[in-house]
Amino acid sequence: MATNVQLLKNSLQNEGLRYTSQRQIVWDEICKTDDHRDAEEIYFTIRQGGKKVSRATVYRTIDVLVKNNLVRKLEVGDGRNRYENKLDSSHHDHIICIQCGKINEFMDEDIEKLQDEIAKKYQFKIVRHIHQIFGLCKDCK
Amino acid sequence: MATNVQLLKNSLQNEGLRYTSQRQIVWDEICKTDDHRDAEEIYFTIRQGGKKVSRATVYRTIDVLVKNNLVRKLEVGDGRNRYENKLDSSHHDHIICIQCGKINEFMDEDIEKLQDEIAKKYQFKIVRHIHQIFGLCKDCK
DNA sequence: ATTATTTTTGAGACTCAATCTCATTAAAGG
DNA sequence: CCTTTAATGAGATTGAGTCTCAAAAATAAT
Repeated sequence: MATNVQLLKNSLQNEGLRYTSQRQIVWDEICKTDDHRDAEEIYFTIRQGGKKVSRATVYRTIDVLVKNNLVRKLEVGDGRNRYENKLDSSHHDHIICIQCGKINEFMDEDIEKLQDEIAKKYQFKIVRHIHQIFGLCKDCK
Repeated sequence: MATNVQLLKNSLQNEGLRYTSQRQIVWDEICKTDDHRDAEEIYFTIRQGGKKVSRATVYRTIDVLVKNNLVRKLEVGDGRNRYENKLDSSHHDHIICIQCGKINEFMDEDIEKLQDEIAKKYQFKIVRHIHQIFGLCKDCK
């Protein structure tokens, strides 16, 4: 947990922002699970835990964390963005069940390489990518 | 254009919906260009063309077209969904410039195959997928 | 430390794409 | 033509996310 404090402090310093208890509470909450939660879930879980952080601060803090690579933003296409901490997770993409909402993670070196080739072909410099497979998981099909 | 009428009629029949002039106007507008436009753009272009279709009908019609595979829905992550007709376009994915917004299309058989393998591994039945590469195009980097 | 300066916070107003409501209008089938 | 059923449109509503600004907290200066 000590490292979590440091990671946050570094990011804030990076941005010229101050270290505050509210920001730590948000970051701690995101670190608590490996789920893919939306901002509202994170906000309510914090409140239910008895801690008081405003909705605005939750959103603002998440933005900083995403920008500084501590949190991954996931756009599932239902209007609510999901977030997951990137603490010990290397890059991965997502395979999502359209029935039950379960999200699995995958990573394929070959796909990554092919992507690089495509970018080269179009003379793009890749900044990030989204690769999501939607379908029915084994329990739903 | 005659085929466009027929395609729409088929889709509507599929859904047990009636063929109306408003629905034809929306579908025609989407067929007019190969751009990736949002619903509001499509709506306003129709209005500027002097034709009267309500916003609600534009949204409702687009939903039907997407469901029936005449239109592809693109979620670029800025809160506005984009749409493009699938008239003569086979499946493709998108490489998007985060600076100027330009969208190129790409398609890679090998990536598609690797995707199938991943789905198999996780015992998913693929329904659709999103693969978007974000970066800087040659003019913006 | 104490005060002065600057940033952050929070409550709630606001935005904006998208959806919903429901009275009116139009289509389909006798 | 008339009845039934579906579609339309104007505007209200939703909901995720952002903005505002006075109050609170953190940092810097004295």
